Amino acid sequence: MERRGLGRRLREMGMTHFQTDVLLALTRVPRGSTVSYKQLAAMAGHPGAYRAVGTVMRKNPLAPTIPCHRVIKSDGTLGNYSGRGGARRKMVLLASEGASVKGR
DNA sequence: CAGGTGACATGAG
DNA sequence: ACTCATGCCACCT
Repeated sequence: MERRGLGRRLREMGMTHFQTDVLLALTRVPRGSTVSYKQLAAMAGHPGAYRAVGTVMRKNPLAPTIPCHRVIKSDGTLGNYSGRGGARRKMVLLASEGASVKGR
């Protein structure tokens, strides 16, 4: 997928630079892997903005292009998820990718 | 400009 | 191990 155009498209959607940065970093996450909000924030170049990362995800559940379900908490738990089924769906998706999830 | 909110993180009790 | 309280950053009203 053209991640380059994706970023520009997100900007066109009305997303700020921060939003685009985080979402782009998320697309860089390989399938079957999971990253914590803190990790993603650092990857996006905004270490410490893990709080804002969550805010971004919550506002962008309408982007099937972005694997938002791969973002979990630092404790290894799922955390929350906006979308059909909520955290339930998130757990199933991660299990489908072969990612180990705590809690069950 | 100020206040409130939230898919979090960390520490203390 | 669990719950409560505080800190953090970006966004919205």
